[in-house]
Amino acid sequence: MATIKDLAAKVGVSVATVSNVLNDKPNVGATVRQKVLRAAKELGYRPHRAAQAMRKGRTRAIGLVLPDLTNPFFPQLAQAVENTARNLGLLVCLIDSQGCAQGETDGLILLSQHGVDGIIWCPVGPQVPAPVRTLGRPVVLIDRPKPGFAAVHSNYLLGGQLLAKYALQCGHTRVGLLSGPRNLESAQQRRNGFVRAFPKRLEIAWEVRLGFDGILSREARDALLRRRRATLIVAGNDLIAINTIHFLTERGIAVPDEVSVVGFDDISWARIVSPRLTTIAQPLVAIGTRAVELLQERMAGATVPSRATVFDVTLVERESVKSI
Amino acid sequence: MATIKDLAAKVGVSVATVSNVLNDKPNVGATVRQKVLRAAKELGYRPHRAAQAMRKGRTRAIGLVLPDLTNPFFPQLAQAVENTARNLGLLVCLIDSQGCAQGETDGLILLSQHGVDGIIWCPVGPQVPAPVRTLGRPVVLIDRPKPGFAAVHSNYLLGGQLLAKYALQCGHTRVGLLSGPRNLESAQQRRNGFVRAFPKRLEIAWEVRLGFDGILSREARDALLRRRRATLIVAGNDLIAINTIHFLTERGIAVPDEVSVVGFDDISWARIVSPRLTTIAQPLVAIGTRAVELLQERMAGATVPSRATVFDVTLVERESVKSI
DNA sequence: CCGTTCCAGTTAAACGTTTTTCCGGATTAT
DNA sequence: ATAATCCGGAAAAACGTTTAACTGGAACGG
Repeated sequence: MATIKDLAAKVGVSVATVSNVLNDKPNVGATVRQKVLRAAKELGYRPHRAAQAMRKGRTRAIGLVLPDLTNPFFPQLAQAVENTARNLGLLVCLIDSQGCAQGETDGLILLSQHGVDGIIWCPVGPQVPAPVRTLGRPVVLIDRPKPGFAAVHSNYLLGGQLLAKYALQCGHTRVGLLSGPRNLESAQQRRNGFVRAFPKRLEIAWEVRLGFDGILSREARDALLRRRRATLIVAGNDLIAINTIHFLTERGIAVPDEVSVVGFDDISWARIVSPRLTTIAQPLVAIGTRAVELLQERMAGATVPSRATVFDVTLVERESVKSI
Repeated sequence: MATIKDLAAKVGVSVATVSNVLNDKPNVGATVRQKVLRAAKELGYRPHRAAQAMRKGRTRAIGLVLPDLTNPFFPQLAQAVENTARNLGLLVCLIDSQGCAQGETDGLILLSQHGVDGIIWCPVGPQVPAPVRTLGRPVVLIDRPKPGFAAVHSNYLLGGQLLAKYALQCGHTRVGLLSGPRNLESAQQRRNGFVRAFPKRLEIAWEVRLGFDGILSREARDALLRRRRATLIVAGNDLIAINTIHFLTERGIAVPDEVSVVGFDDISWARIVSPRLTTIAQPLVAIGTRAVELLQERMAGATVPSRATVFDVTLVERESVKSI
């Protein structure tokens, strides 16, 4: 572990000069500059990040706080975030809150202690934990917007509308809703986009709220069995949709012959269940990448008024919906 | 951001004393100790990790280097690792090498620069990148052992044997192999466990090597179509198995009626494909947890001769295998 | 020729901790 | 009573950087 002092000694110059060379400061001559650079190469010098962090107050690390890695939606996001971050020389520190607010808070504290330069955060709920406020570093929300924060996410409203339009195209006019949690903006907008697109023509037979983890509550199962003449089930996300298909199939109700199902997210599983799931695809990689870029802009000081951060979504037509 | 100096000023004592209190050093009186502790609570003092890192040479952060988060096997591992690490006050820095050796090396360099205290690593290939050698910090391999490293993983040999036994029980005597990469010990042992369990009674009709990402090569697809009287396909992991089922179904070959398929890993998808996949389950949470514990022991200085780190696996019987 | 500016570099302070050394007074041992 | 020990705490150095302030000489303008 060569230090800046070693370099200085080797070249026969002061540490300040070495530092200036390494940071491309102008006040150093060409020949000395070359020498220092060469010595650095030879000794395989790498700056000590902790020391830099202490002096500069910046760590070149960012936090990534996700609610649940076992939801296949998030690993894709995480991968995109990590890769673009790494290309920018940023280290990604991961927190998986397991959907638990306490875990989320603990994770945020840990990140704050380590002095990450910024945080990309997908909150588990509507409340804003104290550490976020006291952090003093930029925060960019991902996938789940929240008033007062910069955010990068999909156009959920559009997604809901696309689904509504498609439903009507396929002749479905009476639907059941397995919506996501009421306190999540992302769930709310999907739902509202759908419900309010054609209020006259699309009738909501029933609605049950579920968590995004896809676990079907007793109420949801009852609703699915009763169905009340609904011909299409609109799930809050793919996990819910897939569990729904499972449940229905298990109970001998054929999908899509007896009832159709649509999801939201286009997670990779959507392609491998049978029937394959018709759903709304989000540009996950673009979202992850953009979140990092946005965060970096803010870290660099720009208080840019959150630029375009809403991505369009597309309908992916597969076999879980039947025209009637 | 209250500093130790603020505490000292508030209590009217030297910074050294504050530090001693905070680190449970003995040479400080009870009353002063109380005062300091109370002040710390009031000011919401949290130690500046970068400063500690600089002084102590330890960062309380660990690296987690994975080959591919989109393989559903790894998120579960990552979740387990992150959670146990956080409970120990350790921050997890994530690298997703995307199965690419260069990315892996870059990631390791990044981690090393940040001075992580140790690394949990699932290598993409058999080679050992330079940063690992020069790191000077403990490394624990996870899921993919490698000679000369501490490792935590499943008993792949046992898994292979269980599958072989099960195959015979179900009356399969002629099988096709879609094994994982030859240069991965974990793939090799699964395969050998199977092949060598009952060399007389189990006949290997053909074998094709694939990557663990599950993408079926032309050779694999040809083999699957030809089949050469194999009644059971033994896949190197669940991803391969699931893609195989897909491919076969698509080509009008019924699973398990015309040919049976088994996988390895019991990823969550195994439960949601149809037919549901018969496979070998690994105790993922235990593996992740143990890896962190083992790493921590080594970080604490113990050069313990890698304690028991091989976990037993179990057969999960579902519907992708038919008895004949 | 002298004062100013500029250049190339040095010194030293600072970031927030931990740790080693030191110190004065009280207690104990002789 | 004197010396040795112990105790609670303080002072200061150190970790590896960056940066503000400084310096000595060369170049330059008047």
